[in-house]
Amino acid sequence: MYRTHSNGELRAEHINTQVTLSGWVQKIRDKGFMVWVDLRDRYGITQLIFDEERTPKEVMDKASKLGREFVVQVTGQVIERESKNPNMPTGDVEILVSEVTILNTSLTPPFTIEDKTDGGDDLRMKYRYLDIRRNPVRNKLVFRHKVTMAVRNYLSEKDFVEVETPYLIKSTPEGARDFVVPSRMNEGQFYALPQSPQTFKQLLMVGGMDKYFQIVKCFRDEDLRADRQPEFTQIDCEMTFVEQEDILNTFEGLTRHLLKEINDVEIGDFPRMTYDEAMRRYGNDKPDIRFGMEFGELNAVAQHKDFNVFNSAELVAGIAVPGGNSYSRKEIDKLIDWVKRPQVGALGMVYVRCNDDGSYKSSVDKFYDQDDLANWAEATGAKAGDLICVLSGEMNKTRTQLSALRMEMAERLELRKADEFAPLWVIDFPLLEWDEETERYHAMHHPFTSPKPGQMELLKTNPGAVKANAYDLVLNGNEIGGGSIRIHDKETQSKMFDYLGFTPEEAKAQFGFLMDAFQYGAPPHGGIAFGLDRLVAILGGQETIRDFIAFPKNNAGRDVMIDAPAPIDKEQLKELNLAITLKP
RNA sequence: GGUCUGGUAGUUCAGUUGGUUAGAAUACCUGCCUGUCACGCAGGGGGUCGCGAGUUCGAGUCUCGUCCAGACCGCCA
Repeated sequence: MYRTHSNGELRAEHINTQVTLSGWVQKIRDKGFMVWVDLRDRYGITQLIFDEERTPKEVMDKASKLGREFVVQVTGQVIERESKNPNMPTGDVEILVSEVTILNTSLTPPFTIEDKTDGGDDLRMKYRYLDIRRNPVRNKLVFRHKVTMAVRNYLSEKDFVEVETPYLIKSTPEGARDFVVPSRMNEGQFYALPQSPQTFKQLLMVGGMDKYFQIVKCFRDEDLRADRQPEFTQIDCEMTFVEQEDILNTFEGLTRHLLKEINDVEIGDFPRMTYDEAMRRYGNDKPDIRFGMEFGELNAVAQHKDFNVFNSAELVAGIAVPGGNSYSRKEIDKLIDWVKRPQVGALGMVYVRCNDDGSYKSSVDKFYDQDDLANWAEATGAKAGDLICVLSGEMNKTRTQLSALRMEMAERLELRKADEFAPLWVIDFPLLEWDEETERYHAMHHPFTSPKPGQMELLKTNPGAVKANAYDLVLNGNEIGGGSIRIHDKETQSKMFDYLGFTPEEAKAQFGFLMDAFQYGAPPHGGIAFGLDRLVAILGGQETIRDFIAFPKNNAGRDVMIDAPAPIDKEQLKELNLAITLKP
């Protein structure tokens, strides 16, 4: 038997009992006459003691040969510490070791296995198995487990059934790039890994499963971000005989349950906001509503005053940065540089200082008097001591830029508090989105999303104005879930493919199976999918998902530990009947 | 595809205007230490300054290229 107890459970009441413990050597404190060794496992740390006077010499000798991260098994007596350590749960006791077995040795680890490690990200990823020994990383994985268990229990309780769907499916040109897998038995043909189990879950609804969920890996061959991995996990859900309201209520329930169970936060009805409103007030379809700085539209009060930059702009909008009047001229200039960076792309920024005496000082005093600026302050909700930052230009671009500035200022002012949770439903998304590149509309959500009732006609006259039965759940400025009520009849689906530029032949080739299924009594249905990695990270108070994934990929989509992707063997290529020709 | 930041000891970093033998902390090794727990003290080993060119009497430092890492934009139905 390797152990009678874990390294986290021994207390004063165990004193005088004989125990066997196994674990890793965390730290050795060798005073010569006495050697203390911290023994670590997942559950905690227990201090071992080797003492000249009380420990057999051969055991003492073995103790002096131990090194960091050696795996050892010890047997000994639990004794009361002469000097207790109130900072650790096992701090009242220690083990007077009578027997020690080195189960395995270890090289000196390349970084310290401590809560605050000296290792950089790159190194930690390369030696991820060592990183996982550290409390912060292991705790995040345990945290993730807790969340997934809570999800499974809640949904199962509500009659949802977890059904697995295939990973080897068919590539479609719509949406993200597919990861593809060559088929040996079907020469020259490829499977694609699913970007989501979308069509399968719809077919499960046609199959009468009624309520489905799956915690499932999805794959997208797109560039990575701090909150984006090429393989990621979704909580994928679908329900039959539901309207948008039913979905919203069900999954608001799930989210509320998680916030209570995991974070002990009680939240009432989630606020709802239309897409149009979110764009107008925050310039963003996933606004962080934990703080203010809402947009003030200034067209009415800032145009037709000889300031040509504003007069020619589609939108003039500003935000009031709390306490921003304390910024020096130099700091404001740096802020202007910040919005002019290519990542933001503004051409400039107009600012108004709101002085404590109620007067205003702006960068455009030549064109605007105090009354004008007072109107700006009213429109942006600025108070004395604030700084109004104003951007202008084409509507969508200006909104995006001002939103980036709003988020940046919130970060700088530390208004984005990790332990504060503000969920928000964003509803009434547009069905279609204009794509500059291909010069046609494509589905904003996906081509199976149903338009709002009675809007099919509008598709012909003003496609961009058609609203969809689509919704996103936003938490603290992050999209954690999104879904829609689906199309469930063949005719509407065919029309939709037609509007999206599919020929009937293409539609049949790619989604014929779905339209066939719709001819056999497909029920009304809809669903939602949550990004589990992101959800877990946000509940855990972070926006970087990497530490909540046991073995994540780096910025370039590489697994630096196993060194993947990698070329494959000639034999493998031959079996697949493939030849690789790389572009020069 | 693009923008920005970084790459110096096992590790995390400092390194002034281009100038002698490239430093600190930590980790590691040795010795000492009668209650340590971020133990302490003394000593020691450890460097292709990412890589390649160039400028220069002289490059960790300047220039160009390249590789790697991270953040962001594009992209993510």
